[in-house]
Amino acid sequence: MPATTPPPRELHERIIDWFGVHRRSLPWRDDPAPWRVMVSELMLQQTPVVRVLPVFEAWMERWPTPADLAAEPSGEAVRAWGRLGYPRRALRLHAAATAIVADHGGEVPSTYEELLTLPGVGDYTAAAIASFAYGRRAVVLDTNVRRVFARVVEGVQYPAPTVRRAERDLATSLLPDDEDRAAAWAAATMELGALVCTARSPRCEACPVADLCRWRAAGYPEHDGPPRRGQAWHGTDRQCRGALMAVVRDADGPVAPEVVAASWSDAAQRERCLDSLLDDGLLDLTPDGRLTLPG
DNA sequence: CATCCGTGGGA
DNA sequence: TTCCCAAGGAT
Repeated sequence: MPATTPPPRELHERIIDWFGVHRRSLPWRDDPAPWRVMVSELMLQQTPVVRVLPVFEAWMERWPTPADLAAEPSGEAVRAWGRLGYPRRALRLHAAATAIVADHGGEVPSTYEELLTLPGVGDYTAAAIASFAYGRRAVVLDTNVRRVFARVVEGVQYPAPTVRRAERDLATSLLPDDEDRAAAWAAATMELGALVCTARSPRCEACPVADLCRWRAAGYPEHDGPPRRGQAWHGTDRQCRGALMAVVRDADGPVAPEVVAASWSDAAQRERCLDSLLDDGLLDLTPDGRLTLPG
């Protein structure tokens, strides 16, 4: 029953050892070639592993290198993205591949700073690629790691809505000095959050640091403060855009406006979303006014 | 810094 | 059924 922050060495040891035994076999983990890691990370942004698996395999089969992807129209990436959601990620991955070919000799860059310049690659993804693909020492702070730290170290049920300075400093202070160990730590803490220290009904009986966990020691206090706001869905532009995209994505060729219109009844919202999709580059207009994925 | 951006499955 | 949320990023 620790009264204060658990000793980092003990955390490192136990969580990394646990990872050695319980780590999942994942295609981007078993063969962590940089491009594979990068593709997986973009796909995994806000999308569960099980849904990513089949799309990832097909993607890598078709586009084994950034150059392979960059050589095709962005619309092909959007179609191959399927129903993973947030299709702008497909556009960003295509743009990133193009940038990798143009500016990095076709090789996924290895440093956090270079990775951060790529479209679709933010703080988390840059750190993840540097760490998982290149074994670099990087602060990998995703939703899983944040939850683990919130509970074990801070003693609260959930992390704050956004990463603040103090939280980043904590994560930095916890990162092992040794490069290899830092990379193992990043993967291990993520996996612990994904498999054991889950958002709902955590499996504390299977946790290697349960006896060091401040949240557990405190008796699992419920989250207090403002309620955690979920995202609305029904009737939103997001739902509308998704419906419109599905029609074009699942069609063989260009789709007539009337066909697209049938998928969303609210005309004003439909037009607004159509405009935004064209503006985003997720859709294109043919000369005769039909809708296609971008060429 | 808050909001927007898809989708589907489990509790 | 409804609600929650899953390896975030861009603006």
